[in-house]
Amino acid sequence: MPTDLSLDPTPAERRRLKVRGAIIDAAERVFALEGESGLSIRRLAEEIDYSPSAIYKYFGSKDELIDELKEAFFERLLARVGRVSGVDAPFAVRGRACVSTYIETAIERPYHYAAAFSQIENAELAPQCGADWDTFTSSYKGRAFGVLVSMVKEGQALGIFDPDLDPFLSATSVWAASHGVAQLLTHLPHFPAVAPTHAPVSASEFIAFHADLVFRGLQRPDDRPQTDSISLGEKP
Amino acid sequence: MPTDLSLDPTPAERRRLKVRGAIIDAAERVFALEGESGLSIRRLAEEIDYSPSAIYKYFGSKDELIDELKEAFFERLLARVGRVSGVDAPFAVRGRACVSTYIETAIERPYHYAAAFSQIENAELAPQCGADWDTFTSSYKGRAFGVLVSMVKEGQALGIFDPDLDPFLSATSVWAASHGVAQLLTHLPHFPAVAPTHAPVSASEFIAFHADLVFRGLQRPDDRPQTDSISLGEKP
DNA sequence: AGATGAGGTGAACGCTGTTCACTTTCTGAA
DNA sequence: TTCAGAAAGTGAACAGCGTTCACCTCATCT
Repeated sequence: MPTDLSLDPTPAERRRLKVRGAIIDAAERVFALEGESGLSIRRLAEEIDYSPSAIYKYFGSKDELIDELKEAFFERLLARVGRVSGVDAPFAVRGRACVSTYIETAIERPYHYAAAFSQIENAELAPQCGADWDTFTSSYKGRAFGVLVSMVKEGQALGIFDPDLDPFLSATSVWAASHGVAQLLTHLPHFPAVAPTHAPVSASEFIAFHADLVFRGLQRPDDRPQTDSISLGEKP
Repeated sequence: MPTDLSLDPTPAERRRLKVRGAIIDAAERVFALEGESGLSIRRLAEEIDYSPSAIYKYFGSKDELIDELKEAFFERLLARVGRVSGVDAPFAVRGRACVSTYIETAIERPYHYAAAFSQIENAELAPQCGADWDTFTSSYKGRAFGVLVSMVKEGQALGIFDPDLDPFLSATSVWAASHGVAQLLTHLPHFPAVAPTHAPVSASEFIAFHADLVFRGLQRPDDRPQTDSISLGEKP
């Protein structure tokens, strides 16, 4: 009786879920510390006291297993950003906080975040476009993107952001800018790098600076001087 | 007589360089099309009609070989951005062009670019900071960064960019924003993604949009309405 | 001419993901 | 309760990987 949809789990199903959970847990533990290169099926099998081939009764392949880790991570990331976006605070604070939260959650689990963007796909061999949008908006990445788009639209409605900006492209731009910082923070040993004569800058200081700069780019051309906390470090 | 520094290459040295070049060429060819996963020592050996172990007479390891591919790529990237940064054009044009060129060169060879940022390093086990800056500024990444910093400073000197912004952090922010777009363009199948009701946006259109937004963030709070070409797509 | 070392090779080691025939264990129905 | 059949688990094996090592050949230098 495969994949019973009734509400009461039989003992067999509960056993299966338990083993499956043990595999996921062990994978999560190893992956968080050592990434994809440290995670091998044989090592995983040893950690949970099963044979390597047993794992293939629960996951079709190693990639399938890692996909589940990635999805769980992005679910958490989406939840955090969504919570911050709905908090009771001025728009300027919420907007910056969304960007900061995204980046901070990403660098908290660098291997998870990096793995989600590790596959290179060329757009040449792409299927039709309409279905893509549906699958995109229902994916975790797409839902996080949706939060961004509506934040941009809100900023425009409030008269803070430039109404001439396309909200989709603006949201994409903000996403790219946030992604870039997260990526550089996790992949470069001493980021952000400043000259030895410069006062050292912590990661969170830079994240705040970056979020502020992104915010500035979206604002209307007239009412900009309200930004603060932007003059970190020396002045020339 | 290892590594003779005299100017005339002996026949033996020329032979060695030829084989070495053949290895690099084959590696470049395979890597550009299939990336690190498609590039195996055994396959490389077959392509150049040598045995796998022969390659280890020329390169200490596979990583060492790939490092050379990455360095050659970043040398080209740096050269291109440097050339654009020195062109005879208004600052506003040059600034945007630098960002665009960086991104376009990156997505031209997605595997090369991605490989340069594929290693995750945590800052905890980091050596002292002074020597790091020296090695950074002499690396290709560091030199490209230097170009960015001086462009920000030039923009400030011209009164276009906000003089209160820290040039180091601003350059880092611009770098991160550019990196993010390059990464998303190469790693997501249909990027930039817009709603089906939206007019489709090409990669180069979005790159221009993004460069413009980054530029806006750096400008002085007062003289901003000079930006143009920013109203792509629908207006709400 | 003979020593020396660089260039080149095949076999092997230890690792990887994955498959497959096999056994054991559990479960649902007669 | 019995018994068929599915599910769970296993060890061996396959093909591939990066890398090493003893060994051989041949060009170069003294």
